[in-house]
Amino acid sequence: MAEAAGVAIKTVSRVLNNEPNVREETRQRVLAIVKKLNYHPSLSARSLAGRRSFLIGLIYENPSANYIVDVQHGAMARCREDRFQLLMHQVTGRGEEMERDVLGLVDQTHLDGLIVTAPLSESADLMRALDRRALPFVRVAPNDVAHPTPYVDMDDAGAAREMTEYLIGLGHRRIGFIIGHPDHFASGQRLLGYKAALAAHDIAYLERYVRQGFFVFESGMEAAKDLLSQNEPPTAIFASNDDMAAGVLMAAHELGINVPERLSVAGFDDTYIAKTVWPRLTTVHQPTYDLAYTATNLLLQMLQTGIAPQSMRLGYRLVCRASTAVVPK
Amino acid sequence: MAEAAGVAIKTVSRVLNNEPNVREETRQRVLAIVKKLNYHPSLSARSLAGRRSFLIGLIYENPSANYIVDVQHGAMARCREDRFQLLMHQVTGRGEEMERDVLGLVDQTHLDGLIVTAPLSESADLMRALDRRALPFVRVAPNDVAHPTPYVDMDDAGAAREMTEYLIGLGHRRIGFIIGHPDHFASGQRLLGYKAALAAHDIAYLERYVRQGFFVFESGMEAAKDLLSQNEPPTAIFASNDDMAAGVLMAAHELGINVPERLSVAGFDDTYIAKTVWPRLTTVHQPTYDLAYTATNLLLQMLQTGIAPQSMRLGYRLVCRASTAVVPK
DNA sequence: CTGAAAGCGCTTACAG
DNA sequence: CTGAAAGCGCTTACAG
Repeated sequence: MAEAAGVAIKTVSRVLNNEPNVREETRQRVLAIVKKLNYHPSLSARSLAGRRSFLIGLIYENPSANYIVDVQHGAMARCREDRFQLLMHQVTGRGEEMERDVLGLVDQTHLDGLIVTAPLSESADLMRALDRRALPFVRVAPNDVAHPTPYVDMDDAGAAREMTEYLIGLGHRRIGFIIGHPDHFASGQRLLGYKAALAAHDIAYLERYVRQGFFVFESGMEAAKDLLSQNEPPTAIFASNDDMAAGVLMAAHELGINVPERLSVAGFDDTYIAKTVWPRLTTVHQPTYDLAYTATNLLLQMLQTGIAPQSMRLGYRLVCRASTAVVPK
Repeated sequence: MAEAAGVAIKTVSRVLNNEPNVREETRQRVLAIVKKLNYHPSLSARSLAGRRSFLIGLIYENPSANYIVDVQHGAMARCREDRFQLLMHQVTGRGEEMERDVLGLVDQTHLDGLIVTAPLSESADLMRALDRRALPFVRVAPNDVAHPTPYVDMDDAGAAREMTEYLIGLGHRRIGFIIGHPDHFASGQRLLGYKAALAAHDIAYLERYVRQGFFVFESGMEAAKDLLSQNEPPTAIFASNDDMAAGVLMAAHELGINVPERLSVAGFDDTYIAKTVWPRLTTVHQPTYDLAYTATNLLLQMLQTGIAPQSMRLGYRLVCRASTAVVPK
């Protein structure tokens, strides 16, 4: 390759890495030969010599398929721009086993950086271990903001509060709430938003209208059946994600309760499922793709500059579809 | 590392690669130090010296999220067993642009092998280009079986025929069919199965009961509205995948047609969506995870032995849920 | 059964 | 602005 262009291998390296100090004419000549020969520098050789792998990892635990696919594509899109490759990694185990799994990945592949999704980002032990290895990482929301490393998130509490107020605005007073997985920081934030909205409208917070869910369909269905089986059941149910809200719809169908005529249902995330169930779900649009794209962007910036960029908060919006209506008389 | 164990670096290499000719005692000593020092050999150094990357690529075009996540996890699970890493890659463009995208990935990362999902596996040009690079690859079903490289698939035609016969068994005679994306070989196979079942039961194949879809929700919904708006509408609709079947349910809901009382609906794939819509979908269970796991297994075998293993066909099964019933009087 | 030498294809650090 | 030398951490091919 270098011989074909009549330059030293070092010059080719300079051109391909966009380094300065190459005459424009030389650059063009090299570029032409590169194209002609369809030359691609070897990733492994670059990695070994340059002590960087051009590999970014994205670790996740057990999220809903529609959510993780959005995350994946957002991160991939940003990686592609800088010719980085993205390594998706589903962690196994919990606690120490999870840590060993992640660190094994890091050590073996010599990742340049890591994107950590919730709730993995809430393991203080893992964060500490990553710090110890001096591995740059960015957390993708929603998660705990206490750690000093950069993150991208949205205002979960604010969004949940807005959704709850939207339901209150429709005249609902008995509003059920299904909490997300207890391991997720966001679950607590969304619950907080729900409570804040009630308080702001002088509606008492009643435990009997609140159930613990686990971010999965079945848990939403179970919780809804439980909520709806009591005297004075809620006239609206707000589930902490779309999968659980879809479960609420399923429960309503099975119980013969019409949505939204007799029961309003709201979700959170605005994943694919929200548009495919009937009636279509009113939900909070979480900019999942953008969150991942932005997180990757911050990570890449950090790798280039060596300094940690500012964390970012992205916007959300309510999406009102067919699963909510004014409270029945 | 080698010094700590008091052996040559080559011996460590032998132990870690499970090569023969190491005394058991030596092996144990090295293993102990490896564990103690938490030593992980550098992937890039191994790749450079050994001319292999321990990286497998999985390319896909634009499948439904639930499908690709199953594929991804199946392939990941098998990779993990042999300490290979999986690089997911969504191709951009079509035709020549798609080819350049894939070959760029291959050349840059020096993948050891590739898993090709449909409909990419149907591009003769791409297959030829991969062959020219002597890159081992396996195709994950469903796809065209003409090419000599190994693949894993299921009997799409047989499954579609069985499902159609199930509907016929329920008394349906006017059975609508929504074809899958025209780029997918499997789409034609499923149509063939539908036709075969009709023929076997002396039911005329009528074009007015057949519509072209594209494997996405909206296309199923549009097709169903069209099918149901005619005189003597079908009493059952069989969609070539679950996403489209969910679209059929949505259309039925919007038209006020009760499922399954007045209309039976069947899907194909048995992805997550089949269990979350109401009523739950009767569908063909496609062993997506196993298909991907098995494809990866064949690829890894091929890498080790250098010879192409036998292709495999995996089983399917009908899953009868709540969206189908006997024909209305 | 074990090891010393050469080399994989780049980048780093330096010289000119 | 350009290049020659050294070296990244392993594996290959060979010798003993």
